[in-house]
Amino acid sequence: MTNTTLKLLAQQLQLSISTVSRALKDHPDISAATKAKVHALASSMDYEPNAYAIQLRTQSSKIFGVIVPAISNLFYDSFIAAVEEESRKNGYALMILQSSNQPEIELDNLKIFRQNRVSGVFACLSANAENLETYQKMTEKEIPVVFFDIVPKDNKFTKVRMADERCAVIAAEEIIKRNAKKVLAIFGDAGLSISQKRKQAFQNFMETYAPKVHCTYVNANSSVESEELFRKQFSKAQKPDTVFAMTDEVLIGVMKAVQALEIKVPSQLGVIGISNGFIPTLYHPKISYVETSGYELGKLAFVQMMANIKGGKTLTELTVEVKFVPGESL
Amino acid sequence: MTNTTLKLLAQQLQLSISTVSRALKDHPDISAATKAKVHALASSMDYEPNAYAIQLRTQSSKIFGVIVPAISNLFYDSFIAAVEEESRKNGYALMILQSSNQPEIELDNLKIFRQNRVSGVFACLSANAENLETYQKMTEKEIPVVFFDIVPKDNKFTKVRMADERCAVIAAEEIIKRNAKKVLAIFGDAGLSISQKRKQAFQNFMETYAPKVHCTYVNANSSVESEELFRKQFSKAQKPDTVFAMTDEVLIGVMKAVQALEIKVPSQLGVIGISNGFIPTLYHPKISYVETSGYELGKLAFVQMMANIKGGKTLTELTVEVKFVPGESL
DNA sequence: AAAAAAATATCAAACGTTTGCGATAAAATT
DNA sequence: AATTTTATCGCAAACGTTTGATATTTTTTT
Repeated sequence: MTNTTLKLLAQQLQLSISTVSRALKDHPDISAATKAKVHALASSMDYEPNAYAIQLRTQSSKIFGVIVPAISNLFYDSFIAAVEEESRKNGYALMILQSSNQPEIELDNLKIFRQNRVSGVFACLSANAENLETYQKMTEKEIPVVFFDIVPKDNKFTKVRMADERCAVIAAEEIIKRNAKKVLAIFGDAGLSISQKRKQAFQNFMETYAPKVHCTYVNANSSVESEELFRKQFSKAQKPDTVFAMTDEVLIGVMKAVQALEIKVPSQLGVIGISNGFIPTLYHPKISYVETSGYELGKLAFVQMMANIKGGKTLTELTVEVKFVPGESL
Repeated sequence: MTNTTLKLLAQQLQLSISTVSRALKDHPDISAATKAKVHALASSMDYEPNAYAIQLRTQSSKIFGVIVPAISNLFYDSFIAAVEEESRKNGYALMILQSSNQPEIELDNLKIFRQNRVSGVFACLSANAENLETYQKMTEKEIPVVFFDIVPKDNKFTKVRMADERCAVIAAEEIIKRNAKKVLAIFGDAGLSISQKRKQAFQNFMETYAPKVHCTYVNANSSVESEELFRKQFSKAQKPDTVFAMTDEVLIGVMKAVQALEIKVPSQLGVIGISNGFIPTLYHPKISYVETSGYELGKLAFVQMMANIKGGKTLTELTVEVKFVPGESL
């Protein structure tokens, strides 16, 4: 079953292809009568314009590429959901690829995007990738790139991210408010700049505003690691009275230990995390957390993308605001 | 900055476009010397074949469309992850759209897929949509459709889904093994056929093989509802000694109550669920569950898609096997 | 040394659109 | 009635690639 084309419609109607094309897009040159006929036949023959031919001719596709480390992730999937929503409203579709945090796959994915001449790319850098030349080349070829979440330091790119430092600071504020004496702060992968930033900010704030509070800083790459770290710290004579979990991953590990050791929250231990909100509300009592919304980030990223497409260059780094969501764990 | 094309390469090398094209794809007609020259220039000029031109010429895109109710979902995102992995291995990219469970959006998405002449569509029906004619038309136009998870009853389509009845039966078996006396079985949305099937199978099995076990069957649409239902049942004189949660959603609600009421698992209460495995392992002790892997389903769906593409028609309904994953909750 | 075979490269059409420009006919103006 | 305007429509090129058919050169065979 061959697809209906303009040519086919033109033949049936004894019109030229150009007339049919113009009729379908309400061009003023075409008479109302002709338009009506064309539209009628087009819909009865299920005409669907061939996006590829259009792109070839117009040199512009209505597709955005998205690269995430993993789709299957509480943060990224809400980011994607937001971008997808906005895209659809604006007539764009999404091509989503996951890098699995592997730089080579990331490059492969970028190639696919280029070959499909996407109108723009939303990119989250894979962990240790420093393949920025490729992105550089893309922007030179007028393919706007909006980095999100894990972004390059280089400020010749457009970036959106969570207000990472603010997250940490807000958490620190809350911890101080509750009169914590001994804090265990567990951060994510030490290699990630996001971990470094949050740690930096947290530590600074604590040292400045609550110098007498004893803080222990550690990094965990997985929930398993975070559980072990927590158990070790909690087995010491001087147990922490408050734990700060930088990611859901970390929080999950901590809470496994908390449940296993039957630690009472918040009486025995205060808990606070940074999260988009799903994991913290799974527990009883609900864990207090600083909210970082992938959804909001997605919306912001889309705005930046459109600005880039419309108005040429807009190289800025925007952050989305975060807020404290009180649970009963602190 | 204009893109490198075959024409450009041909001009530079004083060769014809066809020669360049053939050289790049290792056609035997072209001499090794020429091939070398062409490859060299192509890579130095960052030549990237234009996917749109190729698709226009060859009438086949290397893109699959995927429709899910929501990307942001523990089950679907692992499904997507699997399909994406396989697709990339086979040189395909994915276009992912979410229907938000709204039939009109689902139709819009299908239109986008058709206009982009995708090679195939992976579709999960939105809840109450019965717009099957559209899918029918697509298959007639040789666009294979593989339905997954929420599939039409009609058996003129290709479908893959979890072995829903088996899930319920396996759970029932385990429950009987542990000598449960009073079981509370909480199922999902009563409107969904998947809930009905699982309930049916569970109930049948229990009544046949353990008629003396007292079972209570209820439905919950959300984790909040499931928590309330559980609390109500557990406040009765005759408390259930075992609870079966048909979905993660349900399990989450139950576990909130369990934590709040400080119920000891498994001594006071046995818990078993159906899940892809993420949620059950969040708790201590780990919840035993019957594993339904979106990931496995994705792999299977992909196999079916390829079979459809290669071998013409393959209209079957396949199910992916499920297995019991013991935790310490039963 | 002529004919046949093999190796290598080119020609040209096609895929389905869009769009500037030119053509024709009807209507309006002088 | 001759001229200009306006309303409709068609022509043809272009986007970048693939591919069957054909042309040219080189090598092999007789």
